[in-house]
Amino acid sequence: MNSVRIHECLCHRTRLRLVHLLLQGPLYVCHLRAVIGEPQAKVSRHLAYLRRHGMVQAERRGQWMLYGLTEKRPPLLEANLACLQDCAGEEAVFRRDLRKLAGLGKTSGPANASGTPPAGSAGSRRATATV
Amino acid sequence: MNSVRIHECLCHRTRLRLVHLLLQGPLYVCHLRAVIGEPQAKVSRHLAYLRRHGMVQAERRGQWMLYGLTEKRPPLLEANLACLQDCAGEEAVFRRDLRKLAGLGKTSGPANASGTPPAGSAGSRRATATV
DNA sequence: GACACATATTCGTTTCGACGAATATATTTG
DNA sequence: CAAATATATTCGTCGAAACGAATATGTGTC
Repeated sequence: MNSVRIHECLCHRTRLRLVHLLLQGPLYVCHLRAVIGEPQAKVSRHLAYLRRHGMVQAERRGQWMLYGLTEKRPPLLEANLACLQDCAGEEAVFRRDLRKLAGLGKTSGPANASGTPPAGSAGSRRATATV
Repeated sequence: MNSVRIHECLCHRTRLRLVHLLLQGPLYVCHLRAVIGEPQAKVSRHLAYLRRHGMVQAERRGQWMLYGLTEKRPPLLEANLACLQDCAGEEAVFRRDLRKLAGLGKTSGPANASGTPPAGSAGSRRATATV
């Protein structure tokens, strides 16, 4: 995970939004998708890209996939994520995304019944991350 | 100059090295080239890319071109540059580049006579520019 | 003007990422 | 097992970036 790699992950709008959302903690794909609002294949492909590049890790939870930032973050990555976190307020997309994310939990949810993933940000689980 | 743009500038090894060097202050292309050690056309093209993307600005100084980071840096850019500055020590390339840059001034210099650009990092400067 | 130097640009090619559409895989439920 | 849901992957195409090689442009010197 070197600097070039990190910037490669962040040099695309969709990926940048995904990483920014994951700064809030691990999230299910369906939630990411709901916030990002892009076609399923697109979101999935970018998540795959981020995983290949070691930026995120994934874990299956029953029917759903839970994505979170890599747990092994060298100082380099940590610094860049902190920078993103700092800067996010400056751009409208990020603010919008956070609002949408907050407004989830209640309104969203796929065909529910028993069919809704645990909660907003993956139930308990290492809470709001270390960042 | 939004986040994506910034990361696009930094997602290539050569460009990242160039920007990192320019954090030290404005530099002549011949010096950048000497440090980077890549073919002339390659360095020139990446500088052009950075200029198109608003990351650097250029100014002719007689026979030479002086490149420096944009003087208009929104907070977003400033933050990312600070991050790069912080992180640079972590990677060998950057340390090497800085050492090479320091070792210039004396040893380097194109065919001299009257033919050497002002000094290591463009003389005193920091305001000499009209740009 | 002729030459030398510094730098930029063009050309043709190659590689790579992005995309929509379609399809495949895994999981849960009945 | 069949159907439904969530997500991943493949396919074909397209555009953009990267590159080396060659060439063009601008500047100083004689």
